[in-house]
Amino acid sequence: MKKLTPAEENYLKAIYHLLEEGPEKVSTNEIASLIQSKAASVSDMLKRLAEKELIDYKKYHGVSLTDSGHKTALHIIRRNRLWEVFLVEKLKFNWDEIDTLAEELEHVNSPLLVRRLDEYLGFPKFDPHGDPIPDEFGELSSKPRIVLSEVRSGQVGKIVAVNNSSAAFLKYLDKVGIYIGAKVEVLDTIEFDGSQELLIDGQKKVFVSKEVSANIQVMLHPA
Amino acid sequence: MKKLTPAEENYLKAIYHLLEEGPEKVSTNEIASLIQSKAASVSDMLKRLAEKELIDYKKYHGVSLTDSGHKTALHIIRRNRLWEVFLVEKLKFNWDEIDTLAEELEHVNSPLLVRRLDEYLGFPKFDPHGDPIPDEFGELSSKPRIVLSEVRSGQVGKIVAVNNSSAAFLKYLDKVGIYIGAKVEVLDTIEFDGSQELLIDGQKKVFVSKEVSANIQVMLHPA
DNA sequence: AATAAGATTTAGACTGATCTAAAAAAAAAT
DNA sequence: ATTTTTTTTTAGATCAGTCTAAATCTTATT
Ligand SMILES: [Mn+2]
Ligand SMILES: [Mn+2]
Ligand SMILES: [Mn+2]
Ligand SMILES: [Mn+2]
Repeated sequence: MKKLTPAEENYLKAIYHLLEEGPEKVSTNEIASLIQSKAASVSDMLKRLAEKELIDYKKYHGVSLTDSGHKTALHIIRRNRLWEVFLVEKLKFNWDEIDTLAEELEHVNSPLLVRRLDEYLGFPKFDPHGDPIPDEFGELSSKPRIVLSEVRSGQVGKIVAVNNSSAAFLKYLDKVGIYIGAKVEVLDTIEFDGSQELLIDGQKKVFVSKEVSANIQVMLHPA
Repeated sequence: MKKLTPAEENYLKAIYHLLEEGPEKVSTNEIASLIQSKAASVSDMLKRLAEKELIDYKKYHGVSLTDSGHKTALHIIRRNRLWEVFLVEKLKFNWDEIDTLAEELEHVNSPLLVRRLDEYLGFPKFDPHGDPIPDEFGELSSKPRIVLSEVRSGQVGKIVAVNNSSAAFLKYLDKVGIYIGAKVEVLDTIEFDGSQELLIDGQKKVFVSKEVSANIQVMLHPA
């Protein structure tokens, strides 16, 4: 368990996020695209990560995380999300401004610092985008979630997370009044394109494309 | 004013601190020793920093900071000291544990982050070691200071800073009850070795070597 | 099954940061 | 003014991380 470089940590995190989508292998190109680099650079890094036994790698056939790599990724994500909470809760950043900052802060790797920060923030379970924060053993608390685009007309839920943390998307949500914790009712779903009319907090009507609703996670109201 | 690497920032800061001691040029070896590297590495880095016009460098004749380098160094120091305040004030770290953490955090360079952090901390003017925090224009507030080893017997002052931030020194101060803000009276000074008997806060007697007192800064009581 | 298309890896180069050992320059000592 | 010592720079390596271009492997299409 030696110290990793920022680049190695970024790659591990990228692989983790891609695996989260479902597949049990991720490709070089997918990683390159997510991390904004070139396939050749990824190949190179994969060799190093495999050498350190953080990933399982068979040339030309994609990678997955070893147990050690998985655990490491969760630690990095924990730091990332705790800093995101700090930036929003304490420093009053907007949720669309914290990405690049947390992307740097996450690499300061001190177990004591992380524990103190966690404590200081009141042991938050979710980050500002609604994503769960792993505990120090890598355990994730999860809420039962369903993607908004799959909620049927008439159903009511609460927005718990977003799948896309780009500034453009988050700013748009701010503008139309959608936020984590908001109550949402699906008033109507257009069959043609899957767009929906929503009622936010029982007062504001919003019309969103499927592009948007597919990036919003909802917890259905038990009722 | 392009973005600097962490290594470049560390070198600039080192040069700044060495110049602070008085001389108007600092040597390659002094830098190497402070930064725990080798003279050859320093030579190499000096070339790069000179190229970027952050230092004035004539081979074999030492370096000084340009205006731009000086300003940059103060920005780095500002970040370092603000994070130190954060670690002590908010995360309850002891003043002997913050060095390496602040050494990493200082490289996260976002003007907005620094401004928000400063605001959040209540615009502190001094860090936990008593060192002044430059404002965003690089201005330093300073208190009139005198080194404790030069305070004469009978004089009374307040401890305002330490010249040495090593864990060993700070832990020692903790142990004997010396802290920033403490009232100190010099009861006696031994002519032979310059050691002193002190009275801390009017109650605790402490005997310190000159080695120690030369690393403590005092503000004399105007009386 | 052969070929074309696409994905991935390798080869080779570059930058930044570091080191050791050798060369060169400056400072100190004779 | 030489010689010796110390300091500093250069030469040459190495490692991490990245890239472009070329080679190679896999997969899809005829
Ligand atoms: Mn990162
Ligand atoms: Mn997040
Ligand atoms: Mn540093
Ligand atoms: Mn300090």
